[in-house]
Amino acid sequence: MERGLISVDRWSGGSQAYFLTHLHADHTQGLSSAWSRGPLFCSHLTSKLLPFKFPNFNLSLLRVLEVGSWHSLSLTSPSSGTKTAVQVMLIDAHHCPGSVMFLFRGEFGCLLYTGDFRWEASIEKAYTSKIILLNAIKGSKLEVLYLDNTYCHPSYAFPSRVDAAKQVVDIIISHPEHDIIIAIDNLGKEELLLYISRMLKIKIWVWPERLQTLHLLGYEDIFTTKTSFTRVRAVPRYSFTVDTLEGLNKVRPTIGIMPSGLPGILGHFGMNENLCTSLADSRSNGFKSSEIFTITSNGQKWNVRSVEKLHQYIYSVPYSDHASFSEIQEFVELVRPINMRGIVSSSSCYINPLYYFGHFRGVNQPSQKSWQKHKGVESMSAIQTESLCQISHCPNLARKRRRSEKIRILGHRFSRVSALRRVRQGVKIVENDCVD
DNA sequence: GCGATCAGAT
DNA sequence: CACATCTGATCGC
Repeated sequence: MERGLISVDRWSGGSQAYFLTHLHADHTQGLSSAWSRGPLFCSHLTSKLLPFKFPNFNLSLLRVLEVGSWHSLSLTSPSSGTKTAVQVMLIDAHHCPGSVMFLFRGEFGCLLYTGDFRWEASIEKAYTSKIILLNAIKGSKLEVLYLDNTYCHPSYAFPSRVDAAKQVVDIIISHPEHDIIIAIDNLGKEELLLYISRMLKIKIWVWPERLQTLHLLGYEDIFTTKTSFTRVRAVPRYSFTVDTLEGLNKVRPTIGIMPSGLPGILGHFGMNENLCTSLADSRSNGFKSSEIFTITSNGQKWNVRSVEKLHQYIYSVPYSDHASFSEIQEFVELVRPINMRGIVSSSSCYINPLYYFGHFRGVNQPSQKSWQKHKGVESMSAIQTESLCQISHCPNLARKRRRSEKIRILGHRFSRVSALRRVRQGVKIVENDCVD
């Protein structure tokens, strides 16, 4: 294959310029403190956070670009050896601090790589991004949209982050004598914690490394590492389990809150399936186990998730840093790409955004999708799978637990679970076909 | 021995 | 399991 010109969230080499959308671990696989393959372009905030994640990173390779204006790069065409100009614009992705989309212009045409993003069009700062993006692509066709298809299915409907944050505060208020733990990652959900702090006028405990990140982000006086200062603690998601909550409740009454766009699925947190089912009808503290309510968004009505009580001590709140299905739809309709590709897949399952949004494309295409026109009779599958295993057509209903069985093929260890591993795809853009 | 990568768990 | 991250095992130099 021809050597690439630029790579986005891909670190395997072979390009002249490398672009990082944000600092979550699934976008930095292959990036390390010893990075030396070429210049790394990112937002200002990402450049501030990056040395904390990668100590001793060679800062002379960092190229900080501001959001909302075109930047020109002069690269060398891999095939002809002549200079070729590439322009890039960063658009705020509203996913986590520093996260951006990259809009490219060059001989290959106009390409947009969203990275992970949220698109709450009603929020003012998202509206600003919308205007910037519209002006940037005005008059030119968007050849390819590389899209965050994490929640690219109509069953993924959830409210704005502000509304979800209110739900979190309601839960905390209704448990005045409880300690509260909230599951978070190394980056992201800061605005949720800030909202809780403001509304309840309390500090939030975080672990020491997380406090350093928060200080880098400019949050002052809101977070603490002293447990005696507050009853609300944000803890790493990997430490948030049923066992943890049950252990904490032997010492003090404690509830856990999991902010996530994913519905509370059986088996999460090592939960017993029967226990969860038996709780499906239970109610306490005024919260139904799974409330659904309707909102209007993008000219359509959507039944969005609300708080779910997953366990005696665990609530799930639909606070998501990824776009919901209706937001993805609104985004695709806005930019009207000629072609598009999801950036998230597992090795055996990929939700093709063309299935749902093909009709929004900017030029006439052979009819591939069927969702809008003839629902239920599809000429194309929304989810492409390998023959390895069966998966339900609706991912939200695909709740059958797959066995983690290991079989041997030609002497190699092989695991079905690993075959289902989710992978985040970066992209390498080459001169001719724009797709690696 | 060390970093990179993989598999599994959280 | 389509959120992201950690840990331990294994690989490759």
